[in-house]
Amino acid sequence: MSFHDTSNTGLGLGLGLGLVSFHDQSENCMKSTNDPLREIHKIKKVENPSKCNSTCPSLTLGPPDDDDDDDDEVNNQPPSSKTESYEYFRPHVSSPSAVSSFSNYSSIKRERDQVLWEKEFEVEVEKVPTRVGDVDEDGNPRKKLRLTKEQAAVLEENFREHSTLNPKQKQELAMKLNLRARQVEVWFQNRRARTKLKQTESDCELLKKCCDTLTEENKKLQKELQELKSIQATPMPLYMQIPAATLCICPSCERICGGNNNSDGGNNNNGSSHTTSLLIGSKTHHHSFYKSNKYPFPHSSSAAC
DNA sequence: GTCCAAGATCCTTTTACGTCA
DNA sequence: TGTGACGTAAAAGGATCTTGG
Repeated sequence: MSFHDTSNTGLGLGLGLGLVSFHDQSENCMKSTNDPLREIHKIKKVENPSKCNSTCPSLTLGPPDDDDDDDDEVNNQPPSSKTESYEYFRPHVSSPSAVSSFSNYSSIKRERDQVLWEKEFEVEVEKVPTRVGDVDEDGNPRKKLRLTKEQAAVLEENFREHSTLNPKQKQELAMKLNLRARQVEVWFQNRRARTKLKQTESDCELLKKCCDTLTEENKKLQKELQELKSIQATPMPLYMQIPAATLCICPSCERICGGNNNSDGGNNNNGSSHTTSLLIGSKTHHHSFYKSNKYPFPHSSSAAC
């Protein structure tokens, strides 16, 4: 239902009903059993690092990354050595100072994953940040990065195609942008949240407009009702209650009388038709009174002046 | 077939950093 | 130069679903 439809009903029925459809469809989809994400999930299960072979380490677990995401120059450099490749894929390890700076950094689960990863790959993990971009002048780790315009543009482009990613797409995108899969995932999450927020805001605006329109219309109807009530309550001369088109002036008495009305089937006191009762020159005449369902005046069907 | 734990992703909320007026 | 508002990356926490034992 469009806004127009809603605003023109005068009753406002359906307000909000149609608006429901404005909400993010993908979101609704996600909740359904036949959710495409479930398909995605299946794929993910296949690619689950903890379940698959050793060439597939976890990409999504690990502490916040300070190694490869906050320096754009470095960030856009693909891993060049085996060590860097491991570094690129491994769960994250930062300096102790970095650890202390993140309140939730010591997630048990992620630490465990980190340990498992180290064991599995027998990699000597570095305990200090490896790049200048990881720390500020005071040696404090930086917590977040700013994505480059190019990265944001590519992510945006992908988001337009599909608001969710399967693991393969995520991985490819991460590789392409030289980001971690986790970063891509987070970006998509935030992007979905932004989309939903905007949608909610626009829905809210729409509802406001609908509400204003209906309020205005309600006022008009109330006013009209009030007028009709006052008309009905005020007694007025008979001729004022009779539509002008049905009125005529009696040629003999020169008084206004109602027009002819045959709704009574032509029955009157003398049995003659009202159509001839107002003929000029007629000595005796009958005034025809307007009778209708709308104005049921309690007069007899004919009367002498 | 049912139950349960593990794992993955989602969403919402919160936190904290970067940018800009 | 300092500051507050705003945008946004990142994480926490809870919910839901699938899978394997």
